[in-house]
Amino acid sequence: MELSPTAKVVLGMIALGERTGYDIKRVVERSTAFFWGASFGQIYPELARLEGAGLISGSSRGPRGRKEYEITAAGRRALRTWLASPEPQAFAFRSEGLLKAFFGDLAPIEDRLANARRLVEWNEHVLALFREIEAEGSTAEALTYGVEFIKWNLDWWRRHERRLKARARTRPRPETRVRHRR
Amino acid sequence: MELSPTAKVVLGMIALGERTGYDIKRVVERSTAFFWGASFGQIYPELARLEGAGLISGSSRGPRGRKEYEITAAGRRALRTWLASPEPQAFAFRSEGLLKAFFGDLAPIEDRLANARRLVEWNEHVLALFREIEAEGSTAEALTYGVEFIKWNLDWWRRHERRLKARARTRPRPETRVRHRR
DNA sequence: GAAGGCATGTAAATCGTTACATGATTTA
DNA sequence: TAAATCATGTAACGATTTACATGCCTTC
Repeated sequence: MELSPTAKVVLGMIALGERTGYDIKRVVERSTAFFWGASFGQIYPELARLEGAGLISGSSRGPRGRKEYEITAAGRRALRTWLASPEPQAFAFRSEGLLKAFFGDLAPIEDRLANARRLVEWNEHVLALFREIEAEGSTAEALTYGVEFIKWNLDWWRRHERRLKARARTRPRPETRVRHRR
Repeated sequence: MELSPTAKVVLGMIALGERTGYDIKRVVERSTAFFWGASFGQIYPELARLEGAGLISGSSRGPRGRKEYEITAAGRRALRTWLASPEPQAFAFRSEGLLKAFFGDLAPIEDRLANARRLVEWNEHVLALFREIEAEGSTAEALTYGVEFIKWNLDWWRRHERRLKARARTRPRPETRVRHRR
């Protein structure tokens, strides 16, 4: 019973006691979203699939048409199997800011500095959001990971900004035209 | 002229002097892959699109059927526009290991420890790969980012492993059964 | 002349976001 | 009673991976 990426969060959240798609979305947004997101467009079809596969069971509709589910014994088994699985654990990292920095020599220094500045600000906002979630009492290790990562990332971009400024002072207007290889 | 995600690397690599899809793939694998990948299935159609849009121009076929491109003036403009763009810079982070750690209480401690161990080993391998690329003489800042990130990540997972071991000593067999909320 | 690396390309399948449509219930 | 929030769902599009098909060129 191979779980799809979205099934992993959805089934896990149901196992933790969440009952509806809407609940799952709300909790995901405040917990796993940073490293494992899920949109409504994925959650609702996934709940239907999981029910069809017998991993969760949906009781009748509650108030406001809420469709409440709970995990089944088979669902619990599938979840444990995944949690114990030795298969390589998916990892993906994508950063447009880094890509721009990589092609840095193709752009004037002012543009590079502006980008670095924006990255620093974005990291500050995310850190503030994480602090807020922390303040609500969450002690999840995953949150600690998020906070530590953002602190490190913020620091890297600040140092990057400083390096660019130093370079701007030495060579105020670097060449932006790339020479062709012959 | 909105550039697709793949167009950003492809056009950038052509601007840096790479000539064919095959070359781009090889260079990407040793430079941006960690934060911005591209597969053949994306690169070749993207080259065709970029040529159709006039951002690159393909000369005739070289040896072994090589199809060589170079950037046009319009392509250079499009690239600079993107590099200077203030739009939010895409960022994505996905870690199945963290998701498993988040649902940790649903699994026996041995499974959690095994996962942490695997993560530590994976990070050690990636770090070794980065060191190898560094040894080849690359000084790209993006590589420094990769090395520093992996060092930090490796350290986090080692600390996580230690925390799990400490917990295993105190409570050798924690409950794995989740209580339902009523 | 066989093997292996160079090189381009397509097709299928999956994954994920976004926008939209719809309606119930609570609150100002 | 209007607005906000709760709640489910679908459709369209775009991004991405993987597997496959094909042929050239060099080296052993």
